[in-house]
Amino acid sequence: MATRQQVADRAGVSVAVVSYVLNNRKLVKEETRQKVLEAVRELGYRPNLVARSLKTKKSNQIAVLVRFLGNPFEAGILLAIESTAKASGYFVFFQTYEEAQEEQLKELFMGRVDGIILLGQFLSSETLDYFISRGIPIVSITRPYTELDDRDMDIRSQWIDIDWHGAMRELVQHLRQQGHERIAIMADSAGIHHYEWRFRACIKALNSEGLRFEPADRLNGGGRFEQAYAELAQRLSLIGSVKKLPFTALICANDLMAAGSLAACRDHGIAVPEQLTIAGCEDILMSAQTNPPLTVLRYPRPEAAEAATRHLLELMEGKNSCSSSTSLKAELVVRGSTAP
Amino acid sequence: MATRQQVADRAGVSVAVVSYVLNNRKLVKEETRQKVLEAVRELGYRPNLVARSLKTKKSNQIAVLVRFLGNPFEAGILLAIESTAKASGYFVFFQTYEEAQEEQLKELFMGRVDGIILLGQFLSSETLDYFISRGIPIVSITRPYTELDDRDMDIRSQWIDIDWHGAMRELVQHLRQQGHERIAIMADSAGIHHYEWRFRACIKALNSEGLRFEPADRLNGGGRFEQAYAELAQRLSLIGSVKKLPFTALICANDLMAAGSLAACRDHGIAVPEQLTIAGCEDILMSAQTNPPLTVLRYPRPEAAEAATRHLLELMEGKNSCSSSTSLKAELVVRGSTAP
DNA sequence: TTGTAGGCGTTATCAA
DNA sequence: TTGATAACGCCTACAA
Repeated sequence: MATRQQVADRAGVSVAVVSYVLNNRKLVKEETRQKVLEAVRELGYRPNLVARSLKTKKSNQIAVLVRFLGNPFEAGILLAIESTAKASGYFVFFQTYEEAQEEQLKELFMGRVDGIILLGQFLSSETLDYFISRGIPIVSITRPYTELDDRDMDIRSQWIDIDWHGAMRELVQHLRQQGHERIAIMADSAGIHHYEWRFRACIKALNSEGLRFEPADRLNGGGRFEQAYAELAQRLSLIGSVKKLPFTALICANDLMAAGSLAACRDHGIAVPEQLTIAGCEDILMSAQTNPPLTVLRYPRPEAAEAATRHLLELMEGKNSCSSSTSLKAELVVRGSTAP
Repeated sequence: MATRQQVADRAGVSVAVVSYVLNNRKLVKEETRQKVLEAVRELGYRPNLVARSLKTKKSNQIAVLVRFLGNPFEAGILLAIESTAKASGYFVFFQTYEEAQEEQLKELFMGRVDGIILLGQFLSSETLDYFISRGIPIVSITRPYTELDDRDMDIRSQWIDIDWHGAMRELVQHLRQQGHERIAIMADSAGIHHYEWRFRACIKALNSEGLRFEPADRLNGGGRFEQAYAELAQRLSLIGSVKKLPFTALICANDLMAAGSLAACRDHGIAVPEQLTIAGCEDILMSAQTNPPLTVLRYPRPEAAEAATRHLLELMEGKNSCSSSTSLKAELVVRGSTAP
């Protein structure tokens, strides 16, 4: 593997000159420049990025932390992150991450990462501080949820998310128009999760629209298709042959759970939307293809991903963009699962 | 950011000793060891991985090249790759990649990557040589397709894929049992793509089963939902009110295309499976949720991903595993789109 | 316009 | 058991 020294020798110049040429400094005589370029070509030389990183203290890599890549929602976002980052010469480095591995994270990222994007993830404020104080900014897609020090966290973490309250209001209004008065919500009740914001926004929206939320109407779908299926199936088998749920509509904090609920209804002979109306919150590709297709709030994924990445890049370049966190607007997409 | 030198100073030893402690060599006196560990803790020291890489010439990073991450098929595989790699202390570094960027690739991977996994991708044999000769092994998930020097490529590239002929035969047998005699195939005819293997295997299977394939029955769905929709929609609008396609069954080289075809049928009033029977080739989550649900060949994704990653790790560790390429078995999953 | 040399944080060899 | 010290490949003052 050719090194800079070899290129220099071959071109009959010093390593510095090779560097100058490769970094496009104009102070090199054209003739010398050509000699160097030729030597580079002949040797098939390429700079060693690791050595460069060591010197410049820039890795040109950004890490993306995802919990579960199997969710198409996240895959789509990843794509947009990557293309935005690549356009600025950065590499994306993704990692599925489970909570409580923050120490490991610090170890693994040491010197290797210039910035971090959280994708539906949560880091302790201590860890956030750790990275930020080392000049490694962090931006989150979806607002991280924490029960305790909301305000404290929000100072540190910069996030991009939907204006869930506005979006949920629109959805609830739509459901009311269809005559629904009692609406259930399915989220992920296991631990801290950003779906909690969607859940809360939904309750707030119900209240804004003059509806009450019954705590018993909170379902736990664990964010997954299978769990959602199991949860609703269980409720359905409880009510037995009566086929009458206490609620007539169900809002799911993500589309996979909505699809799982749909499947449970199908298998238990519950007609959607006639007997139960179901809506999701992301609009993944699958959601338009279920039977019936799902009404959803469409999460503007490319926009969110691009905004987050740009924001991160700015922070990495030391620009103190004043805007800390951003809310985007979701679009209500009405399909057969709520409107016959 | 603490360095090894600082730790050494604080502990009153030399950097070498710090290294010994950190790398768990037992030749250090226990007392000294404790001093060092304390200094490490106090300073919050963590080794700089970039510096380590420079010295050891190992990055502990593997790159995964994907074309389109939006396909759930690939997302699932990525997940399995990542967890297998992580278990061996490797980082996964994924990159969406379009052909004809091989030079850029070499640049970007220089010194930074120990191994490469191709996910439905294709690299020229020149590029393969480039990496392999530099000790960077390459393994492909899905067998790369090339029109010309099959044999030549196969020597260099190691791949994991389905035994498509066997799988297609099973599928065709199933379709015959349903009474189908004329079967169309949808693949991606734009350029070189691994779907071509599925396509060819399918034709071979048709022949094995005594059926003929009409060249006119090759559809081009471009590998995507939308394109598949458009392609079939066009055929359907051509036949107009007759509602009679020359073929009665359609095998799609991937599930997204099958789902797109399904959607086209729905929007054009074609009943599936009565008027047209449709099958896919991967079994992504969505495929069980369409209406009707799709019959598919299930690609054993976790197995394939794990096998590929393990193979790569072995190659990286210099083990010349004799097995070059592997074929896995796909399972036929019969659902409503072929069996009423 | 080009060359020299120090340093980035590790690892590892060789003495002490 | 420990300590110097030379790489690893690149960048960049500073000197020539």
